[in-house]
Amino acid sequence: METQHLGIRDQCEEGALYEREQSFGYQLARANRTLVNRINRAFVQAGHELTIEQWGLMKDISLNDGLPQAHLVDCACKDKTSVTRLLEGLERRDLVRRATDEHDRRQKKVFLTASGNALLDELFPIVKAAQVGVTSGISSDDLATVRKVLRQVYLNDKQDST
Amino acid sequence: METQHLGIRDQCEEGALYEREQSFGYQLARANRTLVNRINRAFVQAGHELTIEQWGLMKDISLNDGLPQAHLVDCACKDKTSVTRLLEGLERRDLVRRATDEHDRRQKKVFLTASGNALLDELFPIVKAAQVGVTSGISSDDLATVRKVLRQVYLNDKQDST
DNA sequence: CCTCAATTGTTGCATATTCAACTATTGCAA
DNA sequence: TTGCAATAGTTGAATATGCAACAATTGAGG
Repeated sequence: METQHLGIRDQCEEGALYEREQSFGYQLARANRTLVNRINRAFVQAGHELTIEQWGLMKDISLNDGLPQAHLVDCACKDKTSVTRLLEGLERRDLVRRATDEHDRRQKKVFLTASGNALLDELFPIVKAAQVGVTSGISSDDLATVRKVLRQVYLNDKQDST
Repeated sequence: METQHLGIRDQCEEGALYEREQSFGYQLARANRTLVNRINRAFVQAGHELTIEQWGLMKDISLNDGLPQAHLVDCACKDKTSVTRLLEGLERRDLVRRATDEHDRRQKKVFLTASGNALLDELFPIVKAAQVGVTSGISSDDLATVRKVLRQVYLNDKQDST
């Protein structure tokens, strides 16, 4: 009787899950969630309320200080709406500052504040540690292959939509 | 003057983006979003309002018809809250049916309806085509490596949280 | 029996994401 | 110059996701 439910679970893990394990999209989504959740929990653990998405956007900004928002959209590869709202949250906490471009008043230039810069640096080791943690035991060659392939996935799609 | 802005964009794409391109997490998130968006747009294009997340959950159900929700949580690797809400949406559209287990009234067994099954099959080619599309030009060996590595990412994290 | 811890699923709250539609601004072309 | 298409960014609506807290149910000891 109790083996009935165990049976179902076994079927799930050894049988049914097997097919899903072969799916590229399934693996991609699961690994991404795994890393995102791990980092976000580590941020909370460290006493910070930032998310990895916010941290990533701050990283993009730091690499292009004063960039108009539209260029940030390109860097982050997100919808402009997502960028707008991430920036709202960052600005509300004084991690980011925006200023209308006087030469083109449609544009807003985006800067990191001093505390934004400090927080970016402070949290970097956490981000790094999470990535190292989830990739432990994986060879550099394999990791390089993954980066190459995932980049190609993006490029393939970009080309198709042209 | 106008080269000023071009300069910034170039710096973004050739300089600043370069560092992000090296990041495992950045590639993972971008490739995942790429595929998710591509499939969801293809669903709309085909005149269906399903999302890939809903389709994926239906796939899990089809491989384990009658499974209690908790086992579905294991298969889908999502928070139980996410599963609850995806199921609400699917049930509202009569793609999925739930029934309280009479032997354990805490559990709800989940089934695909006939129309759920039909839709699952109908959309499969779209899902497949999207995955094939974004992986064009990538060798089977490399794809196998990616699946292996992404699976290991999940397993590494799972082990750490034990 | 009765209590209490564990399990299953839901609800409230917050963030992230996208699309469609909108406003404001710019620049070109008639 | 005027008018209109293109561009930059925001807002409203919808879905997806996770955490904390909760209700209902079960099962094991006392």
